[in-house]
Amino acid sequence: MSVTLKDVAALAGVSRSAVSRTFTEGASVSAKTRSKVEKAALELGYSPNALASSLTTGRTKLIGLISNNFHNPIFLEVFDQFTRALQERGLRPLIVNLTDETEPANSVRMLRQYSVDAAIVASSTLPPSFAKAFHDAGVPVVHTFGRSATSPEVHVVGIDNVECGRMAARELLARGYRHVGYLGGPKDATSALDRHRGFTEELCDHPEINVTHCFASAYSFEAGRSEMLRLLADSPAEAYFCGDDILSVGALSALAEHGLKPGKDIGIIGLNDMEMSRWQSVDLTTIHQPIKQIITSSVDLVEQMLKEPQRYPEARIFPCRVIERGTLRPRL
Amino acid sequence: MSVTLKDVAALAGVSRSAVSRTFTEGASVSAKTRSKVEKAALELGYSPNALASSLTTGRTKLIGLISNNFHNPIFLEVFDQFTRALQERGLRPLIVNLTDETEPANSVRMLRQYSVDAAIVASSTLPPSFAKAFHDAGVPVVHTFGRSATSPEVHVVGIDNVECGRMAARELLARGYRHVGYLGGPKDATSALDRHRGFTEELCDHPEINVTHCFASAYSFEAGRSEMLRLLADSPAEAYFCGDDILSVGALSALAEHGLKPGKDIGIIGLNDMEMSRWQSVDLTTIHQPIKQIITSSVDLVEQMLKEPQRYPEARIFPCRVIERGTLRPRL
DNA sequence: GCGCGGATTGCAACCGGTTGCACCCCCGGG
DNA sequence: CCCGGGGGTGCAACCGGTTGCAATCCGCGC
Repeated sequence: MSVTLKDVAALAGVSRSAVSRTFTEGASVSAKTRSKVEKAALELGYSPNALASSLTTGRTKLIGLISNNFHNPIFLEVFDQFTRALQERGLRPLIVNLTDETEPANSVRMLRQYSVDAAIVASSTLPPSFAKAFHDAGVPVVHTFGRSATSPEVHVVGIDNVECGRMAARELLARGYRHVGYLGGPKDATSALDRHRGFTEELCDHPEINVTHCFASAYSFEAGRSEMLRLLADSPAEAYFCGDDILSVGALSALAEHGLKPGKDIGIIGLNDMEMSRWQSVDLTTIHQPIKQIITSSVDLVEQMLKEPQRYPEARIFPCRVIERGTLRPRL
Repeated sequence: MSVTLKDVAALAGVSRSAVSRTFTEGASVSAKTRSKVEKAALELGYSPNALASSLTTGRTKLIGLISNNFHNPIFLEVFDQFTRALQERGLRPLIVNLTDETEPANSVRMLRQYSVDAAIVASSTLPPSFAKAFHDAGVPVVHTFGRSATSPEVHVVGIDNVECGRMAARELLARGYRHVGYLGGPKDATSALDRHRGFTEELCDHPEINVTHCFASAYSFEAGRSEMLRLLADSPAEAYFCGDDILSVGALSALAEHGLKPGKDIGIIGLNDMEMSRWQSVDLTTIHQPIKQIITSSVDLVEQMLKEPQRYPEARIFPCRVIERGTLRPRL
């Protein structure tokens, strides 16, 4: 069926080693041999079997990409960036869709069976222990969008969610809101908890401010919308920090259904700055998370780990900033 | 480093073959041997190397998933469905992000290097020749969302785009629009061309109707928006068939910016029925494409091809239907 | 013309499994 | 008690490459 090393060797009249060497970077082959081999390879349409070579080299260039955010539009951007960044470096993403799972055991086993060189956990909801399971199984791992503070054993690339919560709180204060609310993601999502913590901590110093909070059932449009509908039914706050842009968009829909104008009747500030937030019909004031930098950095880190698997774990935290659009009233 | 067959064999006191057999379905092993092996395997945390075994079995369970639609929100749904459907069947998606490429050569080579068992081309814009390149290279392939009529050599699963164009035209006629337009995807996308063809063919029989058409630069929000802005600047039609929901959403934004009410001032009908189209703030009348069925069917087909690689090619076409929402005026 | 050393090359073992085949063991029937 | 046969087992070859090592080649200086 497929053409192998041996076929090329036979046609070129050299040993199998010679063929192997012409296809491996930096091996010692004379120009003459190389050209004979290349000619034969071209003629037969040969290209080396990456899996077979992985057996001896121990490197597959396969990178496990594990996520559970398949319902948040931001993931489309994340996904595009990851696949491109990996491809550019000659690495191949092997996807794991975690949607209904939170136990790492299956993914770990599966990715080990495929001998991935490393794994990337791309999720803001999974706990540090999830990524650690890969580490413990000997799979180099980066947790992108992970919780930073408490993960000394695993590389984390992302943002400081607590600080983002603070930032949102300061922003609402600066605009003179007196009754503010947090509309977060699911209660078991680390990002939802951390953002909540920052938000409430910052407001502790302001006893005059009335603070409420609630958690949506998921990072999704419907969850944001239905949660906001619930809030609107019973004396809502003046402004909300939504833990994610997709929740914000859901909340905005709820406002519209009640005939309320965002920014005027009720303030909304999101987090992520996904593409859709820029759309004129959405025009969401939000905290920008530098997705592209985070992903590039994550893939860089993965690449480094390939050379140095035992690399000392680090947290790479990127600053966020508020993007002013139309869903908060002006600063005082 | 990692534990191998040999280690387990040694601990269990049996031959390597025995271990291999206890891990392969339907091999002949006595209960006693099996239990000894399982105990040893558990103790060592052994799990077989899928890549090594692929060398002799010729099966990797790796499926190449190739796409270029990373900027259309519908792809999030597509992607979720594909990865889940594959996982459920024990297959592993190896992603190729084609974004800036239209030549199959690189993807084919790469996927062959990784010995994928099959490839899925998930794109409504790539020509049949793209998928055929995989077929010609001996890689079983399914073109999902591909052009149906002209691809006798490759499996295609999707919809009849020409018929969808017709359907859109009939829908606009039924609502009494006299001046209608087609706002399609990129001119080189097969789906844009086919939908255009159906749309104009259907209207040929109605010389009293004024028909215009244009093609956006991409299937994206911005492309739809800017194209509609251009149209609005110069005597627009009464209603448009947008070749994709994301174009529709962009077009809707343009309408809003001009203070025009969709369904009242200008009609819009899309295609796809993506989740966002259901949002109250979008409320897009559109042609529903049965994404889930298409994907399930595609993966079924892939699975069949694993058993029967030379299977005679077929086109699986799923019917679409109009979903009435708020962006067209009522039927007469 | 000869010797030397670095560059090339082929051999053979190995990576982690799978599998055809021969052999062994055990049981039941004659 | 002997024989036949089927299931279970291990040996060894093989899947498609890689790589350490020893042998060979070649050009150059003396």
